[in-house]
Amino acid sequence: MKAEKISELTTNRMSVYLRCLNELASKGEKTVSSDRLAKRFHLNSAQIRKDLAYFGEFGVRGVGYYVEDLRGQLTKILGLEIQHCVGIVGAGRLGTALADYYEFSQANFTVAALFDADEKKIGQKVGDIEIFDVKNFAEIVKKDNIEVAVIAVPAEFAQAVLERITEAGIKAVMNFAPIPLKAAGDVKIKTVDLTISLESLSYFLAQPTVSNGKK
Amino acid sequence: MKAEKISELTTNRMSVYLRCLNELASKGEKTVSSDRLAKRFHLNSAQIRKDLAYFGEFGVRGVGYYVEDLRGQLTKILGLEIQHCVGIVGAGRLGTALADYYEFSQANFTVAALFDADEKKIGQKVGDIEIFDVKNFAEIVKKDNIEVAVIAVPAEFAQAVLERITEAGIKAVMNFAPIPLKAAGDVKIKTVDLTISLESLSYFLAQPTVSNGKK
DNA sequence: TGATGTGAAGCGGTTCACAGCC
DNA sequence: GGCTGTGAACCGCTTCACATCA
Repeated sequence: MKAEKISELTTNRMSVYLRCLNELASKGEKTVSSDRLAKRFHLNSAQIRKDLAYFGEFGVRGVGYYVEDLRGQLTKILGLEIQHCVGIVGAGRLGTALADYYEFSQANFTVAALFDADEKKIGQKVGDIEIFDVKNFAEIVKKDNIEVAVIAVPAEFAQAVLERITEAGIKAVMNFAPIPLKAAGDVKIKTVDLTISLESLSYFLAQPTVSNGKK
Repeated sequence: MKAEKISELTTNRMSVYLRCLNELASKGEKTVSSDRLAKRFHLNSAQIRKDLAYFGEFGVRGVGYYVEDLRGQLTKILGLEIQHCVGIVGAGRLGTALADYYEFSQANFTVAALFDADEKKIGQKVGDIEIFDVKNFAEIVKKDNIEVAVIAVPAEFAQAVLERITEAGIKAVMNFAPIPLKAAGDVKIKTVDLTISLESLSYFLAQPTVSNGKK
């Protein structure tokens, strides 16, 4: 256990480990070694140990890790024992799709509200979730205790939306607009850029040698 | 220009550069130096030059890069001068949202077909796009010349879907299911794992010191 | 002069290998 | 004996700094 800076790559993997443990737990496994975990889920055992060691000494030498125990630890580290409320800005196809996206609830996130600027959409519902005027964003954030905002608006509006979100005191943002956003230092933004992923696939297809992915 | 292995990080940035150039072109800029490009879009100028140099000598010393010229080069490198057909497997909320996702057309991708296993959905349409029985995947891939598959099914079906896709000869896959998939070496998979992104935000929120993002 | 293209240095993350403990 | 936790080696990407050229 060190008081070092923990890289985002590590925390991303923590999330993966938790998923693996959930699967093992559902199969009734009591303990697991970093080696078995690595073999089973195509990970590297040294990396698993190193990642976990950033947060504490969870293992038992000669035995491995207790599945339920480690599961609890990871859940706590990732802050997943607490329910988080989410507000989605942009009630287009993507925003509404995310509104009842299964994975949100999996990860203890609840979508509390949708926001849009389009008069026609305001007041409508997607499932149980109402669409509000984005002008009232700050107000509803306070009322519903929203901690996470999702930006699902076209690229040209994304920066303005981010500023509104920031003013409302939101510190965690998931951005689907394909542009880099400028944010205050204490605001965490995760951008999911589908355009980059697509163009990366396109590049791959354009390569003459689509032969050897190897090992 | 070197015959080296080009990393995915580089190709991802190529996609970003193209976007920047599109913006400059739309503003009527004729030339741009790596330095101005970097300043404007918060990039590193040395990295821009190095990335571009993997693919050729596109710049002019003392001048910079010709915007239109470089735009053309990047478009060609990324294979974006050719239209690509996409098939989306899973006609749930996410799949249908992606079906008319604006960014697809932006990047020269056309969604040719949706696929699902649910009898009730088969035969229906989302916009212009028909939903087919996933059993007929291979057939329709051939007919419509589909090159890219999107996996938008629940995690437990994703691996099976991938195998079906692979058998049909698809080499480029975008996966939204939150599990690591095992693929043949010559198949390129881009996984967009929203659960990891969410849990990473959750971790951030759980940190006691949400103070100093710095620099 | 001004900006590219690139070898070299720097840095962060991954993997190795083993001492230490159950 | 088996497996963790971790210093050290390794590796690849980023950044620097400058020779090179229009």
